[in-house]
Amino acid sequence: MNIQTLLLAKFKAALIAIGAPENSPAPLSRSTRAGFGHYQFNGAMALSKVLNQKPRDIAQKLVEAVDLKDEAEKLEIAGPGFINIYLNPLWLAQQLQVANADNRLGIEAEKQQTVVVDYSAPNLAKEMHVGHLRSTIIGDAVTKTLEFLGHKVIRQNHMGDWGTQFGMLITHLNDKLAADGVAETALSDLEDFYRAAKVRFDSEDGFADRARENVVKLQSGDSECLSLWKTFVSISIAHSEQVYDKLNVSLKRSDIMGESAYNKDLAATVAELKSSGIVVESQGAQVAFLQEMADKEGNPAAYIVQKSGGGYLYATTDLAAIRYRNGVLGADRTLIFTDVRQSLHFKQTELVARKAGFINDNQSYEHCPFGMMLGSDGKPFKTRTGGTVKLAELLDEAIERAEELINKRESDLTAEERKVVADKVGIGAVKYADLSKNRTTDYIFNWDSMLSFEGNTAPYLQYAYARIQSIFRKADLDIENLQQDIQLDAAQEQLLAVKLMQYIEAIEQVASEATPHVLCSYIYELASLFMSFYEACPILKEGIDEKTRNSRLMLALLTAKTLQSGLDLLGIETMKKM
RNA sequence: GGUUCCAUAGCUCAGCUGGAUAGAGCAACGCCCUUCUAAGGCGUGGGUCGAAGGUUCGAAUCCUUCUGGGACCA
Repeated sequence: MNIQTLLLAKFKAALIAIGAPENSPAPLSRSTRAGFGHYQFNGAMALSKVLNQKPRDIAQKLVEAVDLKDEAEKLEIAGPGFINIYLNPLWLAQQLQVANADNRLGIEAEKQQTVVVDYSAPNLAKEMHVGHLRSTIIGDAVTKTLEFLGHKVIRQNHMGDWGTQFGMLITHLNDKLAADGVAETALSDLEDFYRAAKVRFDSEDGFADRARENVVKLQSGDSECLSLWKTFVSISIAHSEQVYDKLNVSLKRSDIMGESAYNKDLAATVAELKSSGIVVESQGAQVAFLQEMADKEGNPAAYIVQKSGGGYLYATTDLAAIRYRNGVLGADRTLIFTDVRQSLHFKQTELVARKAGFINDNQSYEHCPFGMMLGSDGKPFKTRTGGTVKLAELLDEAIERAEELINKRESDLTAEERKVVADKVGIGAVKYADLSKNRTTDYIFNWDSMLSFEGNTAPYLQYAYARIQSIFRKADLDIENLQQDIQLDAAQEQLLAVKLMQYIEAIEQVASEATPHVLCSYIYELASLFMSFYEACPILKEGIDEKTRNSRLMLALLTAKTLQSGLDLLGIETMKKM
């Protein structure tokens, strides 16, 4: 049940009934202030000119025309013509019961779309570093949200598994193996391996030439080079999988569709662009000139799909990927999570792909950019010595820091239990700190604030969940099968109830805009409202009659389920005790 | 040079399809534990929404210009 959608439909009908034109704007939103009801309709003012009536008169007519006798307790006209909608607690209670009895929390599936989500995409030549964190966890949260809403989601991990650097890497690997090395051992630290290969490439006689030869051989399908490359890639993927596992991210090996997967399509892609005249030869290269993105003098932007030497570029691979995703996979939407610096590239890519008919008018191509992770000094996040921070090491540090904090607390948990809690709290903290910020801008990474149990953090939310579980343990009842009508008497109960019903509004926005921070805000507000409710409305204390107690337990149960569901969509684990 | 993004409380951030007195958290300062996990709650103070114009009944939100910062393309 989406209350906002329901109210909007009712108001649209009322607009027609009072003679407003079809498709009049119908701004209906959650109220901005407690005194303004739960929802407000603000369309009366704008209609004033169209209908040539006073806004308050229009509001009055709308209030009389709108059919909300079950849903609303009160409609009031305020200020210049705002209509404040106060929901009926009895109706709200019924909706909560429906949600509580449903294993999807009353969330209806959306009309199913096929959505391709391209995220994470590490470069296999090196280890994953902090730069991959945002794409990986934001993409995963959006992916899970889309799946929860009933969409067919196809994950595409567009790994960087191709390019000239692999010539250098497989040459170095070849020599290691020839010297009786074991591939797994040689590649136990990709960073070291890369550095060693680079040193040889730069300074060892003949190495660079061999590396270049091997690139050519690899590209022409030489079996020995291919075998070395496969070994390298496979071990590198295993490194990534360890990080995914630690991060609690849903990507699997079968989701990998690396750059190399499109090799065989590149020539055909360029040929098609040439034959349709979108791409022309210029100084030996194959170029699309984009008049749509011309500068002030009218010079079109140049978008190169094949270099003068015949080499291909990211652009070519991305276009081939579009052909595959939109043609073969049948994507209605494609979401691509990369950093904001690639915005221009994707804008141009979409333009070319649409001209070429690789994307049709019913298909969307959505670049979902994100900003950089910065240190406390506002500069790009680096190690003390200025190097890139390995993602695996960052996550280990998070767990260590969480463990330290947990060990400082009084607790009846065993040492092993505390380790498990530290793992979930540490990883959750890092993910939540990132997910809770607006995707598109840079954000400042800070250990202390993300690991705090106060404020809008993962630990606070995990604690809120654990606290509710503690109530259930103490209640010692079969909570899941408790049969009790919910009654919403106290103001805190009503506020919590309305918030619980708005879960769907939050996740629908996450799905449509690819912005998980909306869900974070929602969960935090929900947890805060629960805490207020819990302070004001005793559950298990003496003197609470059974009906009230059970009703409040039901509210707590739906809160716990909603918290868990929301955190699960964000890829953050909950625990019964902490 | 061209394009584009950003600027909101001391700090970190929401809010931006135009709506009522711009919201949270942290930090500061109070208050609440013999009472369901105080890892909590309640409250106080804190703002020329970078600047100036414009559109509008109404602008943090839309438009223009400017200032400062970042990024991308050349």
